[in-house]
Amino acid sequence: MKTPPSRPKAIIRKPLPVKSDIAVTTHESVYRGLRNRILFGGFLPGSAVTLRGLAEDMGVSPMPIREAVRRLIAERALKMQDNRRVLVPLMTQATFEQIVFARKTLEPELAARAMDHIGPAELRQIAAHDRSVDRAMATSDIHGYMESNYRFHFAIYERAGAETLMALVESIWLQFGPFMRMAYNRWGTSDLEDQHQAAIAALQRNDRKALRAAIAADVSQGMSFIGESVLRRAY
Amino acid sequence: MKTPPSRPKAIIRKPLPVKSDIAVTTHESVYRGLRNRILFGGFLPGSAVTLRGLAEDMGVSPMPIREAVRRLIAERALKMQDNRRVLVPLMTQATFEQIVFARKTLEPELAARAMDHIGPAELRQIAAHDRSVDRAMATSDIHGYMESNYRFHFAIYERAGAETLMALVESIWLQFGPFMRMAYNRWGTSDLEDQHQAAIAALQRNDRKALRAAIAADVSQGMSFIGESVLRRAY
DNA sequence: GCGCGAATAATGTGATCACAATGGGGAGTG
DNA sequence: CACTCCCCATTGTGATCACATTATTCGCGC
Repeated sequence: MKTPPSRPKAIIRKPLPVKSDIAVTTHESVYRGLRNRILFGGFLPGSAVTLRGLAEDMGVSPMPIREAVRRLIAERALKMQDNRRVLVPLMTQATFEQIVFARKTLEPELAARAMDHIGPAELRQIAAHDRSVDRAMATSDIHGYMESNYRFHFAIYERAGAETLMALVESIWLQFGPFMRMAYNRWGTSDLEDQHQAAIAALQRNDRKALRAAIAADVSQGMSFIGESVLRRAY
Repeated sequence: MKTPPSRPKAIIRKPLPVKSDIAVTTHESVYRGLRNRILFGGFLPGSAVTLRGLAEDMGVSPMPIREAVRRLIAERALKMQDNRRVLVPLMTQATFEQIVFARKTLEPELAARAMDHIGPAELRQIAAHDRSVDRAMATSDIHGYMESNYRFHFAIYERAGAETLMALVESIWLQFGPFMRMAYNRWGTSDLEDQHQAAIAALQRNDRKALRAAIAADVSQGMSFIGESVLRRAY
C-alpha cells in the first residue's frame, strides 16, 4: 500500500505554458534535474529507477522522462539491465580503475588547455568555489561538497573551450557520482586534504606543469580515498 | 509534391511479431542501423535528419526513432541545433584536434591492455580484418574500408575488457565517421599506407611498447590524412 | 510453516494524436 | 526584378493508450 490505487492522476495538464523566455523543454529540465541528482549524490548505486515513478515525482508525463533516461543511459549515468529495468549502476573495481585512468589522462590536459583563458575574474570565481568546498567540508554537507567540488573543477575545465573532451569528462563524472556519495556517507569528507590550493597557486603564476600536477594529485587523492573506503566488494 | 498527401500510411501494424529469439526491440535495431550508417560513412556532415523521415525510411513509427536519435545525440553522433533540427554534425578544426588527442591517448592504452588477452584465434581474426581492409582499399570500396578498419581496431580494443574506456572511444569514432567518409570521397583510400601490419607484428611477439606505438602511428597517419585533405575550412 | 503456482500489479515499448514553433514558398507590391 | 509578408507544410514535443513481458504477491496444498 504505497500509493492509493485510484488517485486522480494529478491533473496538471499544462504545467509550463510560461514559455516566454527561452523555450526550455520539459525534457531538458527533467534531464538536468536527474543529472544533478546523480552528479551530487541524490541517488545511491543500485537504486531502481522507473519511468512512471520519476514522472510522478517530477509531476510530468512519462514521455519526457523516457527521453531523459535514454539520454542518461547513453552517457552511462544510468544502466538498463536485460530485464529492461533501469537502475543507477553499481561500481566495480574494474570500472573504477578505468575511471581513474580517464580522469588522470583527460582532466590535467583540460586544465592545461584552460590556463591561458583564465584571467583574474575567472580565478576569483574558481577560488570562490574552493571556499565553498571548504565550507561544505566544515559543516559535513556532503551534497554541498560534491556540488562545489564539481563547480570548482569544471569552472577550470570549461575555459579550455574543448567541448569534445569535456563531454568525455562529464560522462565520467556522472559515472562515479553516486559511488562518491556512498563513500562520503561512510567516512565523511573531513580527512580529505584540500589539493585545490595548489591548483589555484599554479594558475596564479601561470605554471602549466604545476597545474597539471595539482589536478592529477587532486584526482589521485580523491579517487583513492573513495576507492579504498568502499571497494572491498562491488557496489 | 514529394509525397502524395493522403497515402494510407503503410499499414504495417505488427512489423516483427517474430520475436521468438532474443526479443530485440525496434529501438535497438533502429539505433544500430543509424549507428552503422554514421560509423561507416552513410551520412555526410551537415545532413539533415528528421524523425518522420527516418521513420518512413526504416518502416517504423517515429517513436523508436526518437529514442535512437536522442541516444545518438547524447553520444555526439548527431547534433540538435537550437532550432530543434537534428543534423549530422559538421567538423571543425578545434573538434578534430580534440578527437585526435583523445584517440592517441585512449586507443594505444586499450591496445596495451588487450594484448594479454589476445591469443592465436583472436590474432587470426584481427589479421583477417586487416586483409579486408586491404581488399577494400584495392577496390576503392570506401564503405568496406571504413567497416573493416573499424572492425580491425575494435577487435583489438574489445579484448581489453575495459567497457568504460571503450564507450569513450566509440563515441569518438561516431564523431569522425561522417567526416572521414567525406575525406575518402575526395581522395580515395589508396595513398593510405597500411600501418596495421606493425600492430599485428607487435601482437605476435607480445611487444606492448611496439603495439602502443603502432596504434599511435596508425591514428596519427589516418587522422592527418583526412584532416589535411578537408580541413581548410569547416565541414 | 513452507514451497510452489496462478493471479495481479508494474514496467518499458510502440503507436497515434494534438500542438506550438519554425521554415519555405508563393503571391502581391514597389 | 527584388523584397516583404502571409499562409501552409513540416518538425520536434508531450500526452495518452494498448500491449507484451516481467515482478510481485497471494493462496493453496503438502
